[in-house]
Amino acid sequence: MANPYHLCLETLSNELRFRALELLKQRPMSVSELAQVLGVERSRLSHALSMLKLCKIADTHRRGKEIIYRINPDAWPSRQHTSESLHALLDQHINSQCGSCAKLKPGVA
Amino acid sequence: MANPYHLCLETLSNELRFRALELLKQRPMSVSELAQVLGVERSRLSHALSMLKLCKIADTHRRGKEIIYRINPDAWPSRQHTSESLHALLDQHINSQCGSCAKLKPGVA
DNA sequence: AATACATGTGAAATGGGTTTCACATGTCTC
DNA sequence: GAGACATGTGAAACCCATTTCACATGTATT
Repeated sequence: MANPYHLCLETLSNELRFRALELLKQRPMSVSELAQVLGVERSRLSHALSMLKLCKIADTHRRGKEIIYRINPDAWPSRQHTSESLHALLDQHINSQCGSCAKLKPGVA
Repeated sequence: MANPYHLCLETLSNELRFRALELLKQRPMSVSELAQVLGVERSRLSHALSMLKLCKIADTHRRGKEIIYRINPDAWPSRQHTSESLHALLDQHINSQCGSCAKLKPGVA
């Protein structure tokens, strides 16, 4: 971990973690619910979520037996900061620059 | 490559590519110059730069025997878009959220 | 308190990205 | 055009993140 950006960027560069983040942008969800929607094993998801939490991108609280994950409301990818969010930034770059990039398959996400 | 963000994020999540980008933010540089400043092998750097180019984050042009890399002026991390750049966004998040994160060693970058 | 349910954790196994190495390509000078 | 210089490329070797698996932890129910 050689620079402070590395952890955040590495966290977001993973497909599963990114997809989980996309879901959490819509609403808070339990691990079981996330696992079901994403179609992945609980343990695998657990590891993924722990990195989102480590980066302070996600938050948790307990509700009975379940643990609810949500986007940290103070984190930049949240809906409250849409105009300057990471997603908006990436969208802008990709739409303007990467339309014909062979490695990017549009429509999948 | 399962979503359009993946390539950009993965590119930036790599230490060497990120450091090269940091240098290019200051001014355009040849591969040799970058290799010297970064203290890495040419071939290794070449692979790193090719990804920055693939993502349209960097640009190249030839000057005699050398090839000059620069930040694509239309890409979001450029100085022209500082106020909404990726770096600004990461800075904001890290400074406000990750001050005490053990995995982040501040001061290294 | 025993059982079932929900999630976390550690380490081994796996998989994929990074680095290295040898060589290819392109440019300039003599 | 031959040699030197600057960079790109492909594949093998290497390295590290991800996945898997077995088990630990914590909560609710009866």
